[in-house]
Amino acid sequence: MYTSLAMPKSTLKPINQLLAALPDSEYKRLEPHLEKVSLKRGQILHEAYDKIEYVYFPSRAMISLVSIMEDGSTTEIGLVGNEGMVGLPVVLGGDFTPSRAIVQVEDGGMRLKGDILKREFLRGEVLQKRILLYTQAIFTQVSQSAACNRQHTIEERLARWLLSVQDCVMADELPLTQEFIANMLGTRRAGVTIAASTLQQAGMIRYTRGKITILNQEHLEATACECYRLVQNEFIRLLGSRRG
Amino acid sequence: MYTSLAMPKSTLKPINQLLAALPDSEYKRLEPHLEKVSLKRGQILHEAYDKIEYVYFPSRAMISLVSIMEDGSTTEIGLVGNEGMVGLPVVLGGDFTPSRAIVQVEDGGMRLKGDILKREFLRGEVLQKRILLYTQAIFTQVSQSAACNRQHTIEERLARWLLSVQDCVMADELPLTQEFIANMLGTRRAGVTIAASTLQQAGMIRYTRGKITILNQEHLEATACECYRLVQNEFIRLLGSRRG
DNA sequence: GATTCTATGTACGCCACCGTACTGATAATT
DNA sequence: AATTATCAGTACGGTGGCGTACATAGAATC
Repeated sequence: MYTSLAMPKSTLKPINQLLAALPDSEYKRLEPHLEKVSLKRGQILHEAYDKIEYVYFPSRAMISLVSIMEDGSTTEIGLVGNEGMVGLPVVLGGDFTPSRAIVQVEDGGMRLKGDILKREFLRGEVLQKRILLYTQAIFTQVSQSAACNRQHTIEERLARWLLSVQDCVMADELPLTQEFIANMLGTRRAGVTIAASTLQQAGMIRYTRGKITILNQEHLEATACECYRLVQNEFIRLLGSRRG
Repeated sequence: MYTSLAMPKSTLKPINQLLAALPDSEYKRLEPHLEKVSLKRGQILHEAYDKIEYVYFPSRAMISLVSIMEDGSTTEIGLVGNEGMVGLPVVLGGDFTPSRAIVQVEDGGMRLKGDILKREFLRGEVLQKRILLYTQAIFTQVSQSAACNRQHTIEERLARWLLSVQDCVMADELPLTQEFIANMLGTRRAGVTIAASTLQQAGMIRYTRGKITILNQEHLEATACECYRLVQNEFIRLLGSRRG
């Protein structure tokens, strides 16, 4: 069973942690502009090179940041859950970025016009501080993925990735097809089948047609590469909450 | 011959571009605290997990950000030249990071106490804006490397990497051994030998014992993967100057 | 209930790259 | 000049993962 360090599932308030960390005074300024949105699987929150109009704060959804090569092959470079936000280039100043943000596991969230967020960011208060810490956290995640992609096997990376998704959506049951996973790991679908069936035979996961259930988290952590723990620890250190 | 878009070699003022972009008023506040330093090959500017005391602004040196796995294998995740700085975690708020910053190509630069930089950053003026744009640029670089590491061959990545280093140090002659390069690309030294000798036979580079000379930049660009151009373009867009 | 779609299992040849190890060549040191 | 250290060339078996293709089995649709 999944248990989160920060918020056990039973008592979960599915609100975004960046927003939750704001003092009332700051939150009140944003509140009138926050829109509740439901994030649908496959929905593109921003396309590569398109100006980012809205930033998104997921509650329990999971969004992948994806790099797309000229030949159409895709690789996930980062992963956003309720600990973070989609649309950092708005505050960093680049307005857009060469990667795509796509909803992988659907659920709710909040969105906000980019310029509203930026205005609040420039006040230099808690929101700014939090977003910068989050920037470092996701920077570490992406960095580690770069190294991980060179050094580790599909099986290790699959285990790592499943744990990360689990942390993002705070559930043991993940609606994911092997095809989808292959696109994220940047490998063949057939390669995922092999790795997944190994994990299944070892009793770590169970799956059928687009539904993966994590059965043994500890075992899966032992199978995953060190990258999972490293990134996880940085998220805890920087944001005070669990995420991979 | 190497020619830079922003500053041709002949008229090169080897000053860091982040610093150069500051208005006088801001620069004057930093100036008393800036120390000229010479950066020696192999020098570690910050070790993984050690608090970052100083941030560095290279003039013509090249610094690698390196991820180190438990088994000791290394992979370069980012590359800093005179367009940027070493020590972003200082302004992002994490104080340290799990990666190492190591001087690969030696030359001069400036350094500054982290807290001085942070203080200036928090004023929210040009320095902040510039550093945030730089953050996005290097974020893109790291992201693309993550995808690149999965999708491209050693030969493509070697070509890409050599071009990036060339842009960083603004010279055609690069003091690099194959062993070093292997550590950066996260491959075997023998693998680099194969790729390098292919590039040499095609007349793109020439090398002997730790010295690589770029002979045909266009050809090398054609051999490199798309990642080089993509990252390059983002650096130009975001910072207004060339870098890969 | 029959059909169509979608997700997964599996197979086969292929190749890029690995791990390792040894050799030769060029510099640095004595 | 002799020795030592460093850097590059090469080889060889092994393998993880690729590209492709086809088969099967649940789910959805008619």
